[in-house]
Amino acid sequence: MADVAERAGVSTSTVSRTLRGLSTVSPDVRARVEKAARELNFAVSRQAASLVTGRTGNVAVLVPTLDAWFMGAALSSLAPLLRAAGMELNVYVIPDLAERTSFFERLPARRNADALLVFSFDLTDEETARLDSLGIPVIYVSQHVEGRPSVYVDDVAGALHGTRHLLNLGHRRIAFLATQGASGFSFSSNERLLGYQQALTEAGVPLDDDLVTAVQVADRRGIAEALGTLLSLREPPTAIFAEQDEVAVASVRILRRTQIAVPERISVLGFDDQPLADWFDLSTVAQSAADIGREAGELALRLIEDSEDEHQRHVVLPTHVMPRATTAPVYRPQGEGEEGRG
Amino acid sequence: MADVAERAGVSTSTVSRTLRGLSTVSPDVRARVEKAARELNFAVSRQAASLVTGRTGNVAVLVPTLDAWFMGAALSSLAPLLRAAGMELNVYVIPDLAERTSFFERLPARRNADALLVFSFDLTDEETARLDSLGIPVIYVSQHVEGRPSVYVDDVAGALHGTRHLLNLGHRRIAFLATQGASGFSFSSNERLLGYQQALTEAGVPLDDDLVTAVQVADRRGIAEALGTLLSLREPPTAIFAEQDEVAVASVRILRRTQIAVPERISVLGFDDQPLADWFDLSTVAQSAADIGREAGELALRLIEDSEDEHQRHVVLPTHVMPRATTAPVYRPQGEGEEGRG
DNA sequence: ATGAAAGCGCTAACAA
DNA sequence: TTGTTAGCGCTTTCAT
Repeated sequence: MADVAERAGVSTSTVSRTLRGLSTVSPDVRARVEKAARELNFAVSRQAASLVTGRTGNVAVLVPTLDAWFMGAALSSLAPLLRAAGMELNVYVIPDLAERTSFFERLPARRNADALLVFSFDLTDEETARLDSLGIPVIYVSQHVEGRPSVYVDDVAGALHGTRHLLNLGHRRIAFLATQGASGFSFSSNERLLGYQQALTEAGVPLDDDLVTAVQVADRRGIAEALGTLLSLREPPTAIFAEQDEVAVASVRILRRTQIAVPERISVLGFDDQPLADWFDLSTVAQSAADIGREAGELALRLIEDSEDEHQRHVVLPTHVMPRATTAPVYRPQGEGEEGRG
Repeated sequence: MADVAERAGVSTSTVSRTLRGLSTVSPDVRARVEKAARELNFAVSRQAASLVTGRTGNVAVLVPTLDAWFMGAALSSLAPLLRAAGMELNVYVIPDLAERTSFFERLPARRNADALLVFSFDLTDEETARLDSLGIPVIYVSQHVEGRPSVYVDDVAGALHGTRHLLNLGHRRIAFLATQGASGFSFSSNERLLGYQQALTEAGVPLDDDLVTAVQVADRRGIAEALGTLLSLREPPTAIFAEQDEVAVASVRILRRTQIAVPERISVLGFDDQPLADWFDLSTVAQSAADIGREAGELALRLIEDSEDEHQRHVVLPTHVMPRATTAPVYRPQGEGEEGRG
């Protein structure tokens, strides 16, 4: 910076003012400084600046992984937004328990970011409390944490509408495939189940525990077993509502492999509308990760500006039923017999 | 830090030494300092430290987007590696030309990172030169830039082996679907075409320009058109080698929709082995984004340690043919007639 | 509108 | 082994 100052024939204060775009610089001086800076390929050191301003210019993001569609989509929309605000994006990936423990123990984001966005974790109360001690705004994405700023979709309404779609197609035996993570059910999972139940109740269809099963996303064998159980019920389902697109697609593949036509014989509905759903022409309940990312980013920037800003700390985004090729009116056998059972 | 020093009854130098794990601290003092630091919830400010050490503790990554499988997988393996080395991961997303221009103009990574990993761009010479001026190691991932450290797979060999697989199945009319990005063909694209041609030549199969077409990844209509052209050739292909899994899967869907059985009638081979390939049981040439990410990260750390380290600046990773359900021996019509033409 | 000087929180000599 | 001191490169009063 001293070099630039010298070259432009001004003081470093003036260079600083110019480069930060303060209006208290005369046009000609500004021009000279900018020219000098360009010629010297000069860029302000954030480190040095942050030392005196107390702001780092970083926004940190905590994610379980980066190869889930949700993270990719959310961060892709978040990043340009931060960039436009002159912020850097810092990513912490916590793939396993060890990394997670270490993160919450050492809190590497401390003093190193102006805000933290926490993506899709089911945090314990202790962990949440620990994050409170960071001294910066913490925004929870895809989860509601009481009293803390959060951005998420209305999972209850999403599942409610999805289930209604199936009911409207004439289905009465509708199975629900919940997804169970390593650490049990997520908040979303519970909410989606709730929406499913609400829709059934509202339609006067009795709840049947046999129709609700839990599976793990990546466990294809487990999904097959779950389907097997459903298919061998006295009254098997005519429709399956999976809480996640991956499980829905896996189900479609398993059913079709067994020559059970989807959607003619059994309808399958997913939740998320990730790219995979489109590839498989899967009917699903869509949520927009891009919107979530954007809203979270904007909320973060707002809270950095004014952490006391109590205005709209919870952002709830809508979902949309996306009808595609795996849901259809309920199967009505032409003749008699057992045809009606999937 | 002063607080910690006071609480532990030592100087800030000692605190600094302790917290950096230097061995020149007596055990009891170390214990006292660590206790004080823990009690005060103290964390060293990287900003202040970097100001004096000249190192930022950041590794920057430049990516076109984050929702491509490759970035997700590569970064997911890269991140823990950096974390283990005490480095932060800084992500720059450059989705469009405007952001790209702005990035290379302002070079926000300047003075803000100790190394830069450039993912899958086809940079102009000017852009590369600009990055040289950053004054930090720049590692090119999934592309070879002459004289600069790079990590990539052997695309020529990959395509060569893939094509050989098809030749070994008896195919002689093998089409190649190249992928064209917004800015023309990528380096990989050219290399893969080359491997394809080498395999044919080595097998004595004449090259036929009619069998090589360019499409755009997301343009399903364009892919359908390309397939239409191939299917209406005098001698249509019996196998299609797509340079990217997405295009291969799109092709499979289009062919099957037209009742052209894959792989019985036409074989389809992809390249990448991204998750989508597994979902569609697509035969493909596998590359490991995770390995690439890891190698790139290790190379970066090595170059940060010693930027003069000339040792193995180019890392070339292998590919593997992954046979699944979309390649099969060439179709031999039983009787006479035109059956043989797809 | 501009400059001089102080100091942000840390590390790295150097001394002890 | 520990403490003292002098900056690192900026921003920010406070003068002018």
